[in-house]
Amino acid sequence: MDKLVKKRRGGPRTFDRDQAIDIAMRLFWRHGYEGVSLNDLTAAIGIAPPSLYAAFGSKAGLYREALDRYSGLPRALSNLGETANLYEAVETLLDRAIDAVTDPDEERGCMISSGMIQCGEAHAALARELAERRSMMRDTIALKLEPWLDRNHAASLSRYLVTILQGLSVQARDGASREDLKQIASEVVAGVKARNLPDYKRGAP
Amino acid sequence: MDKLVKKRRGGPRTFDRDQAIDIAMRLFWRHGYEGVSLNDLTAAIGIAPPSLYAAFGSKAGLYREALDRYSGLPRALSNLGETANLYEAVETLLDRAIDAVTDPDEERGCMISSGMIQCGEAHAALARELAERRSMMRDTIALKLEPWLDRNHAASLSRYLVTILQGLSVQARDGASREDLKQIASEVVAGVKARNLPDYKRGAP
DNA sequence: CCTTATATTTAGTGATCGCTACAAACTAAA
DNA sequence: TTTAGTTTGTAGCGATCACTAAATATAAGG
Repeated sequence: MDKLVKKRRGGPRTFDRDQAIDIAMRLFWRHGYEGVSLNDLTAAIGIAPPSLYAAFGSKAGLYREALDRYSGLPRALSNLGETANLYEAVETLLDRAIDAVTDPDEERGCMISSGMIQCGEAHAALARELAERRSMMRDTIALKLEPWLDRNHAASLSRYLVTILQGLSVQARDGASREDLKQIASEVVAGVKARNLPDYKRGAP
Repeated sequence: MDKLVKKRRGGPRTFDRDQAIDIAMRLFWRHGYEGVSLNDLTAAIGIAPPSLYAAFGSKAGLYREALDRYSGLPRALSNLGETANLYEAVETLLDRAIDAVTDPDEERGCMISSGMIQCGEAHAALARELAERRSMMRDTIALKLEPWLDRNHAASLSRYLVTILQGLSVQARDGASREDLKQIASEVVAGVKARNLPDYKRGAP
């Protein structure tokens, strides 16, 4: 009884930094920045606080690295350039987004779209960084649309589409099924199709 | 010096309960549930913690009353029954929502749409209540659409519209201007109009 | 006047927050 | 083998968290 396991206390790093970021990412993704405590993080990763601080500097530092990791995931905004026309691009964007926010093997919703929407005064700067990342999402989408639309139309449609994406993330977190979200996407695509938007590279079908 | 102001310590209630809810509502609206501490609340209202607990039971209790107060505000979902057709209904809904989430005299965004999207495990039950309120928003919108659409189409379109509303709230919190949001709304309305939805009460124009 | 009831303040409670000083324990270089 | 340099766990920092026991002050009822 009470045979204490002697834990090692020195030498080279014993925990996997990448794996630690992955664990932190999923915690922050699900519970938000304020919803995860340092105790949650160290317990889930399996290290003591000083190890975390040596590796990441602060809770906010780890959060930023988790965001970067999340952004690098193969999700909605990657591989959209292969579509044949505007409607396919929109459809593909939404389909991938829906698959992403309802992936049964991952947390629901989007860490960027639904991250730090509200937070205490003390973390206002961090919240602004999140808003900046959302703004970059919009720019990325606009760029994907420019093969088929002039700059103004692309900007306008991309603002509309990120709004959809942010709403889809909320819906997913609230428990909407993949089919529910596909129905929303079909509403969007039907609207875009019906409008017959000016398409200066290929004529709209 | 140090002539302490003697504060009254008994007798009938001295603070305005309604006004306290108003103050709490704005704090929660801006910073979220986890972003507001009891110290923030008591300091802003101007009372000591026991007074708050006597009046509202708990932080969560005050939050719920703040949500009820918010829901009673004359915002997006009221007075939509006066429109002449489906497109006007959608247009009015979006216009009111945009006015609401960008009101310069109030906090930005929607307290329901953007409330408790992420939170710690400890407040999961409260978060579920918020999700339930968002679900009720969808039902309310569906009801407003049923004069012009059959039940299935109304359900589908309302799900699409709450998604837009939730996205608009994020956009507003991120600093989007009223004109930015009007542009999004025009994308939505253009799509709905162009689709010529089955309208079994009045023919689509 | 005195009693009762209630609302208030002070002054905390134990728990947890993000974070860190420190020394033990390890490797690698001298 | 010694030394230098890291990384680790322990232990605990001061601050803040949501919340409350107890005492005090007021108003209403008799």
